[in-house]
Amino acid sequence: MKVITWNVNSIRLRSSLIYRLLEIEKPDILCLQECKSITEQMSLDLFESLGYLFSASWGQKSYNGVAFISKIPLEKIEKIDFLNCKEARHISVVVNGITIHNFYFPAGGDIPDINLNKKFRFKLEYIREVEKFFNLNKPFKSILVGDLNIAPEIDDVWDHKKLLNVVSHTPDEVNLLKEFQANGLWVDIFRKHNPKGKHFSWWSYRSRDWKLSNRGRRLDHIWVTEDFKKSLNCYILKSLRDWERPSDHVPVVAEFKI
DNA sequence: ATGGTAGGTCTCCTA
Repeated sequence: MKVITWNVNSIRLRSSLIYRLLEIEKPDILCLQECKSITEQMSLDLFESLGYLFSASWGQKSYNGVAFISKIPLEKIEKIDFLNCKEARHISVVVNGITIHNFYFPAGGDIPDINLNKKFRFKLEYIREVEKFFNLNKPFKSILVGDLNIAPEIDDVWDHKKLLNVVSHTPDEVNLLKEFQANGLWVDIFRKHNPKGKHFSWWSYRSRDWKLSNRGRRLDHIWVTEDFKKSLNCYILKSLRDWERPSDHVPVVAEFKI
């Protein structure tokens, strides 16, 4: 089973890129974030000709929004409104007996101080709430994917020291994410398969030449529960950052033996 | 030390 996660940054603007990605990579299921659209305007039926007959989404106007596009029937579709924030940041399904949680974690604004920046406070509270949920509902045979908006390791950012005080790589967020990961017995399978080296899934639009400056971060993740040790490979599709009108994020792929 | 770009629209807010 091949799973891809991708923050598309507008599903409507990127529908032709999604089509190309499905054509080339042929995942069984594609997990999208930042769709920035209500469900009614997502046109998830555009991909039926490629065999993607099943979809599920939690849309929202302008902001957030998560979706699945799948060749496999989707069971037990659930959307959880963590913190009752009314923001479309989570959707989960069961495919082939495996639960897939698809998340778009809050970005957290610019200032990494909960007293000065309510968006940063919200980000930390959101992660705590997700952690609580999985403490009460112990995950098993599960995959967690999405844009977690945190680059936890030194090699997940272009310059660890320069980014220590930049939201997405601050010790507050990183420690919280690692605590959540450990509590849920989640394994970061990208790092399992690629333990060394700098690897990024996001490069800012605000760069003259994203590849030359290479100021990236690894914000997009694929985790699995420890009982589900079936991953064969996990890799980042960096070349999509050079497609026409790209998202600022590129897809992350995982292959499983099931 | 600063500003840079993109998307959706609430022509400003978010990333």
